[in-house]
Amino acid sequence: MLEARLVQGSMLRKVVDAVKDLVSDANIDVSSSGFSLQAMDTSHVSLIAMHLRADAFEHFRCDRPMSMGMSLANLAKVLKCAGSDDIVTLKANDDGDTVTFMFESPKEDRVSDFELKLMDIDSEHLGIPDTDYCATVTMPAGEYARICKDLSSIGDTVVISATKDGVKFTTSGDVGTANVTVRQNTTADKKEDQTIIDLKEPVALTFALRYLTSFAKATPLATHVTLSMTRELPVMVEYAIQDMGHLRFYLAPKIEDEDMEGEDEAP
Amino acid sequence: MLEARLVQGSMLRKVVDAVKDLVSDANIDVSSSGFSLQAMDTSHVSLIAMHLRADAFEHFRCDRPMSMGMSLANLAKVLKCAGSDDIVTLKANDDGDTVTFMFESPKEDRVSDFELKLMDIDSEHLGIPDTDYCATVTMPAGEYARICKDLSSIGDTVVISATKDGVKFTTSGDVGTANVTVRQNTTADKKEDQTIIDLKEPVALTFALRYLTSFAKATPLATHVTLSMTRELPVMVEYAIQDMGHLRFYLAPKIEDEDMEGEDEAP
DNA sequence: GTCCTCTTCC
DNA sequence: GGAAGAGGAC
Repeated sequence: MLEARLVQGSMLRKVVDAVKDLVSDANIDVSSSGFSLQAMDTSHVSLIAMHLRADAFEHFRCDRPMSMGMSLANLAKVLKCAGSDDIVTLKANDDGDTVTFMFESPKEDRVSDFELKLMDIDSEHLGIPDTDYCATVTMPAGEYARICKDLSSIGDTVVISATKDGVKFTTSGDVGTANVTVRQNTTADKKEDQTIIDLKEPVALTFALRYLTSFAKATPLATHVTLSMTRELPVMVEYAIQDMGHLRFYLAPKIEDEDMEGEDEAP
Repeated sequence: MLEARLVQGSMLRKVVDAVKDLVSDANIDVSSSGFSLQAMDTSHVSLIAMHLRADAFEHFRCDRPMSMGMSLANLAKVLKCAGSDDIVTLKANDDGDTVTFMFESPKEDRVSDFELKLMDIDSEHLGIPDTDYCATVTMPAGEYARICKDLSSIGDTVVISATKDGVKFTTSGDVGTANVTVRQNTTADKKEDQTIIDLKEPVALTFALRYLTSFAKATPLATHVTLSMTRELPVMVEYAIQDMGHLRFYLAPKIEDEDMEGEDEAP
């Protein structure tokens, strides 16, 4: 038996919107600790890991762990039917093959419920090793999204290099080359404008821009994004969901030796 | 050696956006007097002449005249990467085959640079004769753009006739006919709303609306547009760029005798 | 693929 | 509050 009530229901919609272009079907796992989703994207290049803590919910009850396989496109359709201020309640039976979403308008004058069919999905539960990252950059999510979008109009890949002074994004293509440097800034008036760089050692990694721009769909979820990098290991792009959990993306860097347009290594 | 720093960097973007649909590639000429661009549109019907004075720049240095051939589509891509408040600096070496654009955010916490490849373009440097125009109409740029857009949904050509009382725009098509008359108004409270007609003798000329609507992409550059006309000569459509220079378009009138759908004479 | 709406940024 | 870009619908 699962029952979870979330006042800030629009959160769910943003999470699903951020992920549905990368993964078409996924298992959403529920346990007493909350909701989580872990999946490779459809082209098996990047990895998505989402967690919403049980305590983020107004009411949360999950008698025993369950895994609910869903079409994320369908899930997105259902969540789109919720008003932006609606309170969302999820319900599922332990052995059912459906999950029910209930939407209540804040004024309580409208209640809708949607029953979504579940499906069996082979889950490849990849353990994500806890890494000690060499460089962690926290910057305004919107600014980061803008940079990814701008650079993707110039080139296909980006080199992200973190030094103590700042983080530099570099790309090149037919048009020419482009560099964007964002300086560390821990003293901005508004906390939203701050950029913080936590560096053990400088690192420079190359990534496919199309995945980074896709990850950036999560921008509405958070004011800041955190890029955590270590040489030759996947970058972790994290959007912290205010007091609730996180949405993390992992993408392996392109290794310079094998860049014969052979494209896209899995993490 | 070229180095030019422009605080109001968004200006450049507006100029390029206004022109890029008419000319795909163009030479941008730089000399100690500033930047200029002169080109026929792709279909060789209209002529574009832009000038930005050296004194419009915060810092301007151009050791010897140079001509930089660019894809305006690529230039537009690069300029789109500038924030709307960014300070723009251009740099080029005398014999280089690239030009570098540097964008600095006002708070100086983000710096980007874009290197754009230059190309060889045959320039047909047409002298534009200084004409004594019979009629000069200065009117709000937005109002003029609206008229062009509205009329182009009715017909393909417009007759612009200037008399001492006002300027009349006439078109007709399958739908019917349309006339828009704008009266001289030199006493409007706001200077932006004024329309001034300077007339030596009345004149009425016929133009292809598709070019006029295309020219009107320059509207964001200026509060007013000036139409200068003389019988049987090209109209000059001028957007004065505040304290900086101008963007002028020239379009030959359709001559009534030969209007057997023979379309589009060059100026 | 195009149009229209919605959101976001100015 | 308006315009431009992104996303959704037909």
